[in-house]
Amino acid sequence: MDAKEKFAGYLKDKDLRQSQPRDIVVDVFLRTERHVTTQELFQLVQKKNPRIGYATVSRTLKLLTEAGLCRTVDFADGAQRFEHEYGHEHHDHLICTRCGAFVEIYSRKLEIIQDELVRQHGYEQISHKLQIFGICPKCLKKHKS
Amino acid sequence: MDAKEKFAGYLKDKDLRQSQPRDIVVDVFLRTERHVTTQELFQLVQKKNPRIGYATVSRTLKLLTEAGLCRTVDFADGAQRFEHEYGHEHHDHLICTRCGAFVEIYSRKLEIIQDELVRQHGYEQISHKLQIFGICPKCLKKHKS
DNA sequence: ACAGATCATGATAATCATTATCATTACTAT
DNA sequence: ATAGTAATGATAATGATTATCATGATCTGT
Ligand SMILES: [Mn+2]
Ligand SMILES: [Mn+2]
Ligand SMILES: [Zn+2]
Ligand SMILES: [Zn+2]
Repeated sequence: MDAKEKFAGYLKDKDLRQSQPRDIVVDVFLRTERHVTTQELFQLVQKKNPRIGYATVSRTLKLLTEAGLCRTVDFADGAQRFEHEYGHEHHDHLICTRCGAFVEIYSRKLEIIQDELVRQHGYEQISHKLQIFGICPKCLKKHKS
Repeated sequence: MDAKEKFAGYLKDKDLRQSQPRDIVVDVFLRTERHVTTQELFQLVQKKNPRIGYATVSRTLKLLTEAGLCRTVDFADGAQRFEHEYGHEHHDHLICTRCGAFVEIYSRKLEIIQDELVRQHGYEQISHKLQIFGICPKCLKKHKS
């Protein structure tokens, strides 16, 4: 099942309608691999169809998140960002505080330790977000010269 | 060196002045162990001295952060929160998405793995934030009944 | 002690992201 | 077709954060 089918299934499940504006927003979102803000996605959508409003983009991003196609990430730059979730391995982010460059990181060990911590406290895990902030190699070079 | 001395040292170092409003904000912040928003701290400060404005609270929180007395945490509830940093062991948070209850978590192993990941990518680490979201034991009970 | 110079303050406004409202339009089912 | 319901997009409301600026406080060098 591809991402679009999954979204269609979600809409049907919730008795929501599949509409042209929604299709376009979903399409544009799935076509970019960037970690977009609502504002950024809105601008991309506008290129396809300038009639589509900001509210629809925002609402559709919420639907995408609920449908499990999308998750929010926080780069500490003031706005929520959205990235693909479905069909992508879980990962976290290592972000340069100077230029914003980031890399996606993953460690199986790290995930296991987290699960243990959650269990120890009697919680039931839903999700987690790890952001590591630092200076990227490029910015380190610049600074040293 | 206690927290207030450290802050005084920071002010001196940056050629900033020690003022009565700043002292009060710092004092109130240090006296609460809660993870406060600017708004919440402002309300606490108002009880001590209603003349102090929101802007001063906000600015002082920024200074406290730069001075290493305070760090921001994100509980995904729309506002920045501030907690003590100086004299406190580093920790992350496990947050209940239903009632907001949270516990502070720490794992030496987890920290080491993070350090490794950062090094592997040639970054220089500044800080990190891990938020785990889940359902707390209390909310789990309620839901099952 | 005095006179700039500089900094801090607090009221207010500006900015920005997110969310709510609501009249209009589009779709669905009978 | 018709009535009922959902979706849309323009706009406004909300809330957090940041910027502005006139005023007051503090410092520095004389
Ligand atoms: Mn990513
Ligand atoms: Mn804490
Ligand atoms: Zn960088
Ligand atoms: Zn709970």
